[in-house]
Amino acid sequence: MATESDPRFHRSSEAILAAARELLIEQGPAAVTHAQVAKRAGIGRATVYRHWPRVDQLLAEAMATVPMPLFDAPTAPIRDWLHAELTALARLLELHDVRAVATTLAQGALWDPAMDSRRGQFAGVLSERLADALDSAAAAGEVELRTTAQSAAALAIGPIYYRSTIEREPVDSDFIDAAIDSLGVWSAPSR
Amino acid sequence: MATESDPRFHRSSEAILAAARELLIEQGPAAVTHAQVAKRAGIGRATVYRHWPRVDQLLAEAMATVPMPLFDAPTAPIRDWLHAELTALARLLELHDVRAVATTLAQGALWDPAMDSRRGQFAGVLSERLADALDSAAAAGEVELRTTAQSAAALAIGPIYYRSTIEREPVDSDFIDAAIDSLGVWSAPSR
DNA sequence: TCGACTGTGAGTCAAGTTGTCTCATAGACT
DNA sequence: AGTCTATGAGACAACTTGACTCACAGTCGA
Repeated sequence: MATESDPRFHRSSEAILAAARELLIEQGPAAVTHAQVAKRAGIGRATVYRHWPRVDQLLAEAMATVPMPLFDAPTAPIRDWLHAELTALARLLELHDVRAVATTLAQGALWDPAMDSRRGQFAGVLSERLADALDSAAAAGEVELRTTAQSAAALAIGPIYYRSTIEREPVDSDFIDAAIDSLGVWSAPSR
Repeated sequence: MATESDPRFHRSSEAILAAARELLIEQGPAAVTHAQVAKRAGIGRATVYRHWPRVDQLLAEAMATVPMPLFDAPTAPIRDWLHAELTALARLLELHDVRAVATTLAQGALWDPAMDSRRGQFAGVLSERLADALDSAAAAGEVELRTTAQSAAALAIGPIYYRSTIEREPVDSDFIDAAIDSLGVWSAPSR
């Protein structure tokens, strides 16, 4: 009866998503086709069509399965926490698969509404968490922000993202410090 | 005799590049195929194969034809010039086609060496010009940079790029000021 | 103006891909 | 044990891809 609750259905979905993710990471989004996903997942081609009739929707959903543990649960002092989280972000962006997801999202969002929705979700979570942390830091008197917390979030993440995806240069500690200093005036000593 | 100097050859090349650029901008890189380019350019399919046997090379070359007038010829005071140039960059990134080129470059570079080479070229020009301008500003005592000029370039461009491609939020003047302030201590008053 | 050269468009072709449909099977609930 | 239903295998037409051929016309030297 219940189509969605059938274990077989669930198993197939998982296998398809896993295969799509692997193909995306290893060979890029162009490699994510119904045929290749089916082959990699070891299931019938028709089954992939049954689950996701369109590849772009599958691709968008496959990317959504990548976990996003960043900027969660801030701790005081915010400056130290921020440095640690931005370092973690930089390390993540050094990984090929994370870069693949981020850039595919940014690009696909321009033409595919499903992809754009994922992008918005992704960016929203990052901005919101970071902005909340900065707001609480400002409330506690730890920092005097030069702009809104939303803008500050982009000032912190932007340089690291640009370094990783466009310049492809390593992100070191000084670079992260400079990004943090750009947000406003911190009350504690800079180091 | 001379194949390359034949006006017919040149005309076809231009038509192909123009069609490829249009398709990329309007429908994304997936739409840039030999068949569609030929149709849009109003030429034979075989001709496209003769000029560019592989689509990815055509795509990479098509993107290289987009002009890059940014950060050229800095003028004193550098801060004002920088504000104007970053504003121009932000306006450019609001255009769909520029975003298309930038994100396609960032993404394609992960799997396609030809694309990666274009990315490096693109990023290199931006960084170099900006770094030179900042160095001369530092030499003139207009600014005391917090990091290397290369890093400062990423600190200036990164937030704007991130805002436009990932967050998709408007870039206002305050945002640009904050980005400029992040580079170091400016001797002239902030506004 | 003529003639040789060569890039081009149209067309053909085999090989592969795409999306859809059918059917027997086996796994899942009652 | 019996009923349902997601699945794999396969067949299928429509389309795409890359390679090739050939008549033609734009280009350039004489």
